[in-house]
Amino acid sequence: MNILSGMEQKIKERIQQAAHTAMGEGKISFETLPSFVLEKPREKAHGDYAVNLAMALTKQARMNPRAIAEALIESFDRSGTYVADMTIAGPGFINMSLDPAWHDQVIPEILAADKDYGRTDAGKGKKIQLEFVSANPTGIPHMGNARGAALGDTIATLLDAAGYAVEREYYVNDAGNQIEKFGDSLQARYFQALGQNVAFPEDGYHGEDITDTVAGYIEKHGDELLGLNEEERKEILVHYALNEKLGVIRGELERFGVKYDNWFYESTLYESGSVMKTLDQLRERGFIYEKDGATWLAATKYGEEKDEVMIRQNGTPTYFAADIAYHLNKFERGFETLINVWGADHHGHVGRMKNAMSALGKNPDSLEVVLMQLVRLFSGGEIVRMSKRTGNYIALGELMDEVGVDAARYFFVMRSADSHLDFDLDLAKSENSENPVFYVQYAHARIASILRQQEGERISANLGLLINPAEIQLIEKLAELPGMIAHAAESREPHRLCAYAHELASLFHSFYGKCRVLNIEPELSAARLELLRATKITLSNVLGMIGVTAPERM
RNA sequence: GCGUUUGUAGCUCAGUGGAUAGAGCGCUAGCCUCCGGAGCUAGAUGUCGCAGGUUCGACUCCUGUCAAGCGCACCA
Repeated sequence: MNILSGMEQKIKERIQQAAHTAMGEGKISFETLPSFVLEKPREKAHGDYAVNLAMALTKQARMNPRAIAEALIESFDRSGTYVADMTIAGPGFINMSLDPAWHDQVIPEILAADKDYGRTDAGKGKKIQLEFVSANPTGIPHMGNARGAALGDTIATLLDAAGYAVEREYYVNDAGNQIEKFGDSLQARYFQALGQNVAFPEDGYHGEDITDTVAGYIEKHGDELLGLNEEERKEILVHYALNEKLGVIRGELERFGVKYDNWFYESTLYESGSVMKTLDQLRERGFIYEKDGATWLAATKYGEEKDEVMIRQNGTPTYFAADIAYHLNKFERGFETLINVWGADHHGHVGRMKNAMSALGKNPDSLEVVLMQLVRLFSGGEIVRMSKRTGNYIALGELMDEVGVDAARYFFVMRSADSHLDFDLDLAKSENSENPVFYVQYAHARIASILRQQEGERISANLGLLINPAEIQLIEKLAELPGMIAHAAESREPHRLCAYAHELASLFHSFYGKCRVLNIEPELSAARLELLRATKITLSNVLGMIGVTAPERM
């Protein structure tokens, strides 16, 4: 257990104890202890912690909150808590100040844990699956996919650090309608490339990448497909193109720092009969009926506004049918929690899918969807539309070429998923101090530089010498990491990592301006060097979780 | 029309029901004989969209309303 988290937990327990003790002594009365918070007050003058239990108890105890606070303080057992002083403030806060002796434990804890500092076992090894990006393999990843990749990967990293057993999965939509269209498009480009004047399907994939793919195929295999029938020709072209596209997608995502544990192919759901089996399960539960030659899901039976088609008149299952089977399959693989990262344009799908899981007897709360708002691209002050159909979009690869992986990942993770993101390409292209990632990386490089210059052997340090306010603020921020990670993981809010990294870097830069490290009294220098080592480890760990490098030099 | 996300400083955005609402950029004024100035210090800037409600206490929760984004297919 981390020093800070352990201390906070103990104080909360003692507060609860104090309430029960005070009731036992007849000082206050209540039926059930209301929930309360132990928080760090914004104002340093209010101490290290504030507890609001006295105010939360006013109704049940029918007493002035300050009188309740007094009773709680009297009954509070301070032994082993580092609590040095307790005062009543404002409407009834109990403010606590701590014995600074706890600071001495922070740096040794970090140095001992090193790359593992920040990790906790809060998740108790629970199996969680994160599915993200899952871009159609008919194109290459765009900006929306990039945001999903950065967010999904960082949430997975957070959950891993918080002690969950995480699996990253990519759902490959290699079946269904869009693959048909894909085949039609490829075939048209194939004919065109070989000089035949054929019309291109209106709802086909107009992207130039399709033309390139076909050109590549012809280079290798010539015009040998002309003699085949349409079905065989399209199947060969689709197979070739999907392989190529998935290779590109996988490569670009890996370059972006994202590696998947599993690539799940939609087509396997059809081959294994899962789609039909899932429909059978729904039918047994009375949610399936036939109408107009199609098979319907009676979603209105469980409160939806309308029923959904599962199998079309032409006999092919809908995407929704396959997706229900896919999610059921995830549960069958033993995951207790499923998290999907979806673009806001799919938000209508969230309730439908949860209700469908519910209809199949699964707990809908075990399926979570992190909805991210769409990315709007700006260039020269104008919106750049991204559309696979017009082929006019900025690809992930292009983004990485222009702004670099570090800046791109930090930029996407920095903002909460539900903020509507305007991505200014001109701003992102300019590599200057406007980009906050440099600020954090600079702090790391600066520490590395000092540690490089440090001469002589590392002597054991007296950490009690670190009493400058700048040093104390830095130490206290360092101590927050494990709790921050656990909280960010629980709330699926990776942007907290960026906020923390920036705060930590800021405290370091401030410390640097106030406290010299080298060429001062050896004992103090040794203590500050330990502080720098701990800060460097912490910065490096946080940046690593975001997917950003922690450079030794810049 | 129904659903959903957003609305906080000039701009981009943080903000566990708590005390005097924050950061970056930009702006103003300082700081390099000294460990990396991609930095530091200080300052100015607010009807937390609007109106009600809940409560000891609301930027935060609820209702309504206005504005913007995104959905509401036998597309995925």
